[in-house]
Amino acid sequence: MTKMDADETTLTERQMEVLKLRNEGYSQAEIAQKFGKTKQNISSIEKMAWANVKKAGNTLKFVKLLKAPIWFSVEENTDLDEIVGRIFSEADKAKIHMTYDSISLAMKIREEARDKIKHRLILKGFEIGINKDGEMILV
Amino acid sequence: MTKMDADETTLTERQMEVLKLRNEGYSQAEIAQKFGKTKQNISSIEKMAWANVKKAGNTLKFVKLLKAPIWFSVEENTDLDEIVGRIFSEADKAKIHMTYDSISLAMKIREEARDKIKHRLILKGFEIGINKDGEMILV
DNA sequence: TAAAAGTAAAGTATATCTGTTTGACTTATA
DNA sequence: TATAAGTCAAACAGATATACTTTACTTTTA
Repeated sequence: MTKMDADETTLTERQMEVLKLRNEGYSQAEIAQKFGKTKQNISSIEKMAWANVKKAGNTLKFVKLLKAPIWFSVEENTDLDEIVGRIFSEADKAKIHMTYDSISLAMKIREEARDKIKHRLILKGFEIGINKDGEMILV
Repeated sequence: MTKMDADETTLTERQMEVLKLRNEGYSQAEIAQKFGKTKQNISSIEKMAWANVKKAGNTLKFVKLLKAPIWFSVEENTDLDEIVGRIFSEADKAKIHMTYDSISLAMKIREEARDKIKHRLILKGFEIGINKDGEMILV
């Protein structure tokens, strides 16, 4: 139940509060009434909040990208095993030691690209980066 | 090599630039000279940048936490299998269907708590949340 | 299809953040 | 142990973000 303070995040107190109440099922109008504000105001705060969440995700991606010297695209209809093979060979070429075995890698890919994979087949292309530290980044 | 624009992240153009150059091996003083600024300035920008990165991470955690009705602590010296068992039983109790099998869960825990686990043993306690959607959150 | 719920856009006062300097201090490194 | 590299703190102008309103429009749902 670890609390999160607004000043430790990229959200404001208000934004966190609105997200919380929305999550509990309140309508924007209800929250507005509770605070004595207009519903449009709550709508706008909620929108800003999600925009900030998206930016936060991109920030973390940027930091990971920073350290990724290897980068390649995965096309549609590729098989998962093929990707894993490619990762190891690319890492090898660059003398990077992957910190995952092939099973973990396959799992990680499936997990992070859930919406783009069905069974072991890629439905929608994406990009993969490899860190100096042998970490994989999926974008 | 996907570029990331400053306005899509919680970092400013300057902050991203400094992080990039630092990553390429430049000293703060060198970057300062390049921009015609003081080294303290670069130090401060770098510091702000990392603070923002940290906040971005907390923001994502907050969002995950939002949807986690189940929450429990993992004590030192617990075995990994014990944790996995606990997760399934807690999820069961709350009638949540976990979207991972026990092997994937164990791997995910090991991966996300790398610094707190050795072999299959917990060295440093942490907390685990479970989503409505059967996702696991580690804090 | 009518009511409820939510979004868009434009404007604005105020709050917060950013980049910047200077001076003093700490930490690493050859 | 000198020198280079980096950090801390206080101060401040300017830029950006936030919460808010109003009017008008769209989407969802019973």
